[in-house]
Amino acid sequence: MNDRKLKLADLAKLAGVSTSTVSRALNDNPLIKQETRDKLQQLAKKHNFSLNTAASRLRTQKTNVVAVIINLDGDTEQSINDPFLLKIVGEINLALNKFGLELLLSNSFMASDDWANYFINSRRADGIIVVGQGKSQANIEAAASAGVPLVVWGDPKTPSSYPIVGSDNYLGGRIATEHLLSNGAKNILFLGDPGHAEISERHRGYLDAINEAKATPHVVSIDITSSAAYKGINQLLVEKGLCFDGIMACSDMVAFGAMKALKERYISIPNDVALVGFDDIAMADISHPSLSSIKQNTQRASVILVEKLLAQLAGQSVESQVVEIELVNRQSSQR
Amino acid sequence: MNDRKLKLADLAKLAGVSTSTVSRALNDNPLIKQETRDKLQQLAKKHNFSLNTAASRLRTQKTNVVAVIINLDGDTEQSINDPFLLKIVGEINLALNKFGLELLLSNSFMASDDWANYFINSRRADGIIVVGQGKSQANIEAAASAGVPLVVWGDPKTPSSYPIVGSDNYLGGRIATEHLLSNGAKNILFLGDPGHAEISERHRGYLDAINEAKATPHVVSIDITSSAAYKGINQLLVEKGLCFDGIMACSDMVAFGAMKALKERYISIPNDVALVGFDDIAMADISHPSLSSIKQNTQRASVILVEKLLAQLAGQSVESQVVEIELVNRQSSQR
DNA sequence: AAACAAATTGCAAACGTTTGCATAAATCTT
DNA sequence: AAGATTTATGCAAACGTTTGCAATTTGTTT
Repeated sequence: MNDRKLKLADLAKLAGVSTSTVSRALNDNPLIKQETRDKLQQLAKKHNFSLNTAASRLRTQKTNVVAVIINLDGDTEQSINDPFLLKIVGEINLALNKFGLELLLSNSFMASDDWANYFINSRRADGIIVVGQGKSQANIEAAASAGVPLVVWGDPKTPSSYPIVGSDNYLGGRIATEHLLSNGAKNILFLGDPGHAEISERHRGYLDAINEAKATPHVVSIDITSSAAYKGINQLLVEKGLCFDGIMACSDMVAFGAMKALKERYISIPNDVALVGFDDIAMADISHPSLSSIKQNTQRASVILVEKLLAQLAGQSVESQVVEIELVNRQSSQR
Repeated sequence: MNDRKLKLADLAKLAGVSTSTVSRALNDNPLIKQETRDKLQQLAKKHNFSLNTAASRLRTQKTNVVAVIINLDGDTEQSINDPFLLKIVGEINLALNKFGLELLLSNSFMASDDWANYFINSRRADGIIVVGQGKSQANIEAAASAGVPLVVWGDPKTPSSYPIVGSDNYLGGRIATEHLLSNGAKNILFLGDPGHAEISERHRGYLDAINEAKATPHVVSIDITSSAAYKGINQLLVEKGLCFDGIMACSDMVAFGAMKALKERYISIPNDVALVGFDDIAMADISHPSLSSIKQNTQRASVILVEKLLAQLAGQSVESQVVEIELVNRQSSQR
């Protein structure tokens, strides 16, 4: 900060024009002669000029900022460190930047629960992207009905007054289960928490696949963390022995928890128990055995999220959308 | 958004006082009588009032926003999805919120390389937290010497004109190596990229421990990703066979890459090769065998980062600081 | 060359806060 | 009870942009 910050008026004086002209020139407004525009833009660059966004936002009533809220349930151990959630945030960041928007990061216990007020009325952001539906959609519902431009990463099939973008969880659950079945598994566990919006869809897919195969469903309901999965499988093995030969886990982290419990008891994966996860996090490819998983196209989803948010800001009404999923076939389910 | 946004003047009219009074009351300014303050604050709450931050920022020249920049090298594959980097961001977010600050997330290829201008002169943020030194400190140096309030997560021992907070990487490397030695390993590989600031310190620690034990150092220099580690170890095994019995990996993700290569060849961990990672990410506890690792105290570091940034904003000069590390002893190194 | 249209630029008023200073009301002094 | 303090409020000017409108310059038409 060599000297005091340059403002539009200073540039104007330097160039011998009015501030309006400089403002328009820097915004590439065709009202200004091309020649003057070029000259002023160069001058700005030369002096390292940059607009005061506070002033600009005040005047235009636009921020070009999007708030991203990581929406965790109060009663889960699933933490803000969950690799998948953070991966999504990373992707959304990229997508936003592509559209010239900035990302204000928040977790769900920020200031108040009143998102409309905290983010929008206060002109902190133009819109909100919520990552994760959680178990309760009350906060989201409230914000949406207050007219806040809002999109959600979650399960698109959930009926809602706001657009939800997410994977076809039902299909994911179904494909994963069918894959296990076709690899010869007969007794397949569902490992996860069917109370959770997205996971309940995966569970439905699982059930349908199981029923069609005339097999018996068996749900181990746990909090969606690796340690809960580890404990859950361990306990099951202690109490009932190896009463299953396949696991469809509701996330990769959960799958790894299960994998650990199995390995510790020298139960072979995939020979004794075939395993499929969900999310396809980086670790899935590196674990041994590598973990078959349902890959969510987070990159594409992020772009769609941003596009839908922009559409809302432009006054259009938008709908929920499913992004395709894909089974990544690795060792843990192969036999 | 039922009706038009309430502003300070509207509240004032409702209460029959001036805007100055409302402004002061909401900021808990003792100039205003306690009674009036209470009354106005209640009124504000009742009407869901919230300040226009744009106006406020323009007037006060403060934003209460901190930009967090994930500073990746251009030439590494280490991605924005690296669990450890994102973990740190999560922790920083928590720490910032604790101090009433907000977090503007950016990656290093934002708008321009001129951070001083882009973030500070434009009044987007009051200060910057840089996560990761990367190989080149040019950007950071430039911003710091422009007088930008700035703190860096990195290696605190790097000489610098700006404060760096980070783990005692030298000690970490040393402790990890000594631990491997004391578990009977004789030929210990260092797996990582010694060109990288933080990792070079870990490497120094490794070297000193090796030399003191009169053992022979052996560095496998790779990009700091799991897949590079996997390939690196694989290649080494192909070319020279099992010429080592311990690995000190520069990160957990790298350790997992190595682990996979070893497991695929039925090399036992820890019996044939003992392994220690760095970062103690969630997965370290869940892998099988579980991964011994040097745990960085990211939570404490985050708080310190924020405190130091605030101190700078208050005009104080601050210094780099080391946060303690800890060896988490798990199966991968135990024999 | 006058009258008109089109292309450029400038003027000045917002946007909604905060805050130094002046004022008004309440309390204290003597 | 009138001045001197202290306490509580209001006035009005900033903060740095953007933008409708007016004004000027330039080019075109008759």
